This record gives sequence, C-alpha cells and structure tokens, in this order.
Amino acid sequence: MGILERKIRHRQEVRDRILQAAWQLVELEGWSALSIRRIADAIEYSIPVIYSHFENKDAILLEFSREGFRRLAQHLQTARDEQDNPGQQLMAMAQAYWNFAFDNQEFYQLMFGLGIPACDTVKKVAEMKQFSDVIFPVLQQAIATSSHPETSHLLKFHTFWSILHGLVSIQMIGKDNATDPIQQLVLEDAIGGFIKALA
Amino acid sequence: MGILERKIRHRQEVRDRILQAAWQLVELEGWSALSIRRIADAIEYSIPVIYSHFENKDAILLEFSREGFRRLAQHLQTARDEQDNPGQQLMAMAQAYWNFAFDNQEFYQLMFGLGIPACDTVKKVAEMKQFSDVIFPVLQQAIATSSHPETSHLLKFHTFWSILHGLVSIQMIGKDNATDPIQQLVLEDAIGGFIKALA
DNA sequence: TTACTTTTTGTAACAGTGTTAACTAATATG
DNA sequence: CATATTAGTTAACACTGTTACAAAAAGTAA
Repeated sequence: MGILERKIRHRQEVRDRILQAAWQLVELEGWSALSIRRIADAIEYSIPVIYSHFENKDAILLEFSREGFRRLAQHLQTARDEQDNPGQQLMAMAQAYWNFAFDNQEFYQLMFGLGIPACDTVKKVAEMKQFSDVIFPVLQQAIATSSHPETSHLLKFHTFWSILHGLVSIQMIGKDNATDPIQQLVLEDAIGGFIKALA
Repeated sequence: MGILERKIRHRQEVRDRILQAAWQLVELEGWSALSIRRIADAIEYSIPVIYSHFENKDAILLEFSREGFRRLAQHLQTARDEQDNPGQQLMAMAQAYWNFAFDNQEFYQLMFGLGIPACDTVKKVAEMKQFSDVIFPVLQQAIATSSHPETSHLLKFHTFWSILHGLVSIQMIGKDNATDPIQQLVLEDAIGGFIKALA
C-alpha cells in the first residue's frame, strides 16, 4: 500500500521544487523578482498549487528565514567548536557571523532587514544557544564593571551582537566592497576591543 | 509679471501636498500602504501629475530618506552643542540617535533598513559632519591601542555607529517594548563602556 | 468495467501595484 | 483671434498576491 506514501513523497517533492525555484529566482535576480507567478512558471504548475503548499508568500519567506537561522546557527557552532579559549571562541564566532552575512547576503537581508517579516526573529536568535552559551560565561567576568549590574547580561549580549549586526549592516549598505580586506581588520579590532574591554 | 512666480509657487505647493499626503499615509498605515494611486486620491489629482513632480516612487522615498538624514543630523548637532566634554558629547549624541530612531521609526526604517533604496545612504551619513567631527577627535586618543593603527579611525567610527545601529535594529526587530526603560540602561552601558574603552 | 468519490490541478477572475502613451483642456504669447 | 505651450486626464500595459470555481485525474467500490 505504498500508494499513499508515493503521494506524500510527490507532494514533498513539489514543495521542495517550489522552494528551490524560489531560491534560484532570488539568487539570480534578488528578492524583488520573487513572485508566485514566476515560481509557478518555473516549476511548471499553476498558481494555486503553490497556495496548497504555502499559506501565502510570507510563509515562503518565513521558510527561507528559518533556513537562514539554521545555517547561521550551524556556522556559529562549528566556529566555536574549533576553539578552546572563550575569547578565541568569541572571535571565531564573530568571524563566522561576518562571513555568513556576506556569503549569504540574501539570507541575512531577509533575516535582519528592518523590512519584511521580522516578527519572531528575536525568538529565533534566542534559540541560537551556541551564541549566548559562549557569550554569557565570558560576560559574567565583566559584570562588576557595569554601572547597572542587573542589566549587564543583557547589555553585553546586546552589545556583542549589535557590534556585529551594526558592522555588517553598515558595510552592506555601502555595498561596493563587501570583501574589502580593510573591513576584516575593522572587525578584528572591534571584537578584539570588545573582548579586551571585558577582561 | 508675477504670473510665472505664481505658477512656480503653485507647482511647489502641489509638490508639497504630494509629500504631505504620502507621509500621512505612511504614518497612518505604514510604508506598505504608500501607493501612487492613494497619493493621487488624497491630493485630488490624477496619477501622472505625481510623475511630473517625481521620476518614480523611489524618488519619493529618497526624498523622505533625505529629510530623515536632515532631521537626524540636526538632532545630533543640538545634542552635541549642549555638552562640553567630548565624552559627554558622545553620550548625548548616542541618546539623541536612540531617541530619533524610536520617535521616528518610519524614517529610521527607510534610512537604514536593509530593504529599500539604501544606495547612497553611506554618503549621506558621511555628510553628517557633526557625527564624525565629534567622534574622530575623541578617537585619536585611542589610536595607539589598536592593533591595526592604520584602520583605527575607521574602526572606532564604525564601532560607535555599529553599536548604535545594532542596538536600535535589534530592539526594533523585537518591537514590543521600544520604550522599555531597561533598554535605556543598556544603551547607557554600551556607550559608556565604549567611551571607557577609549580612555 | 462501470459508477461514484475524493484529491489534485487549471482557468479565470478580483483588486491592487508602478508606469506611460496619447489625448484634452486650460493658459499664456504673438 | 489664432497659435503654441503647459497642465491635467483617460485609459491602458504589465505586473503583483490571492481566491472562487470548474475540470480533470486518481483512487475506491460494486
């Protein structure tokens, strides 16, 4: 009775092709070129088929957003696991974050751009345990230096992330030279300074 | 022969009403509600009139972007002028930046969101002299501490801005509690820590 | 195989978008 | 007054997300 299984498999296949076709469109022509019709054309199905797999366009974007966070989380984790010292771990994660952002600009744009879905983005980041797990222990050493101890966990976490997100955003807005080596130095100094400030 | 003047005046008046109507729409219903048709309806003119004043919709957004930078620049300037000590100036500007972002979320979103126009945004920021003018002198004291002296101006400037933009962005993505007093403390600590790190 | 049911897929439309070509109405100039 | 210029409108094109409804295909039972 593999008939139902076959159906499910086929359905999953179509779903995958939708996402695949959508991603190809985004990669080739950017987010603005992503439309239900063009996806339908690409997968050679009619439009309502897409709506039988995703409630609406935002649901598709949300899917990509999730995938983006999955990938970023994995990058951070492997970067951390390659280091022992907490300070080096932080630096490695910063580098990984940075590289992810520019190697996957479409993802990053969707994930953190102030435009599109961004509803439960914060929860997603909170779920990136390997982010906070490494940061918090390092941060605890620095609590005493804060003028508002009760907020310092949150503070340091936000500061670290803010430096990263801010550097990336500002660099992205500038576009021209995403791989400019001088920016790598800026990143190194920024995170290095942050770590030194904690010590 | 004030006849030509009257025409020019009238033309300017229509132009202003376009921007005014557009802004009203954005304020009431957000950026997604802004459409040429709805502007045309609001000002009781036909659509092509709008195109005789602005090349396209992006040109209207760009106009708002410019206005946003004008306002931000002014806020920063007055914040700075109320302080003497460079450190206090930095902190005051950070507060002003923060307040501007949340008092004018639509502006900020347009100006720094990774979505919309953002072409010559960087130039706009570079034009905000009162930003760099205050930051750079303070930063020069800290050049020696950088491991890559040749990039440290850029570094510190980017770091300062990044902390601000990052904090604001992350806070905005969270939406819920933009005026949460705990976030004010986070801002204070973040910038305070930055200034201390420079000293 | 035939009749019926369910699931899958397609057609066609609605309401909206940015944009522009072509036309008309109003105004200023000779 | 006729003429040239400007101001403004109508109507369309080519899109967008979304959905109601019909048709076709596939599975099930007699």
